[in-house]
Amino acid sequence: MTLSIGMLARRAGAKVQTIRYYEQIGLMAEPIRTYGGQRRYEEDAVKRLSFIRHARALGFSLDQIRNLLELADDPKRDCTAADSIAREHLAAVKAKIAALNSLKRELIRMVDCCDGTDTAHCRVIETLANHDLCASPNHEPVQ
Amino acid sequence: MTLSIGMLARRAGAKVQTIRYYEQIGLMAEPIRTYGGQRRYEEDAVKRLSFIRHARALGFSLDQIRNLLELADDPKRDCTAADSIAREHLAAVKAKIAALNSLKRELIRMVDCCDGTDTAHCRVIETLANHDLCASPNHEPVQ
DNA sequence: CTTGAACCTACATCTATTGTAGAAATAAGA
DNA sequence: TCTTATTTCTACAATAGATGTAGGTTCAAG
Repeated sequence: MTLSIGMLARRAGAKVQTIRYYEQIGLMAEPIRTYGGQRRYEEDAVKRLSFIRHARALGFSLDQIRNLLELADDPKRDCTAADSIAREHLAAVKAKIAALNSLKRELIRMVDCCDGTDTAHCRVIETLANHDLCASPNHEPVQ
Repeated sequence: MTLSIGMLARRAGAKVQTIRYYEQIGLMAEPIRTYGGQRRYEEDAVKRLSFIRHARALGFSLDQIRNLLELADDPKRDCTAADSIAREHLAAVKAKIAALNSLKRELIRMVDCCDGTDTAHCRVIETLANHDLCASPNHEPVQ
């Protein structure tokens, strides 16, 4: 039994358009079509799409996922390569957590000092207007 | 003394194109022009742009910044409004940290089990292929 | 055979920039 | 004043990772 794109979407937790998008960028193979031109998928497409969605949920980029899929497709899997992609991503995640934590501290500082009575001096706005806090130029915005 | 767009960029830590973009979307006012058509900025543009860049560095969206700027421009500042924007953002940051922390745990689990000798069973790939880990459909990818 | 849901393509939209091409303006030095 | 290097100008395209839309077709059930 084959699956329509909508059924595949439900099975793997993705939007229909997202599947077509993945096909377009070459992450999912072009499936067979009905005489009317509709896509029909085999069971293994569910696995592949689930893999992609899960990796996305873990924050891997589509490029990283493309690499992981190549490794997964390879019969003589190179575990160390997949491992290093995951490690690299782990390091990025750790760095992002650290950045967000210092961000959190600064936000708490902004928010804590404002008791709502002193409307003339708004801590939030003053903090953002304060040049010292972003003294170094060309800092990257933390997403 | 007025500033060229390049000097403003250097003073506030932004790219020239970014300034033109901010003007285009109405975050920065249109400055006066020379007879030749080049932009010339007053000193206060440095402050405003620094405010924006700093807020961006703290992860505020341009829409949030637009709101903060309106509040900052208002002579009778409503501190509580700015405060609630910052609090809202703080909550989002906290949520993102929590999501990244569980992500980190899962990545560590993936990576720790692979000692590099057992190449037949790649933990990383198997974890991603495992359906159970993302059982609920329509989960949002954590950015 | 009809009807409504799902599907098709192609294009636009979103965020927040960054990069490009090709032309014009400006500032500094000779 | 002339030249030249740097900067600036506009307009458009690209990035990631999808999502939304319009207008039309196909499919499956009754």
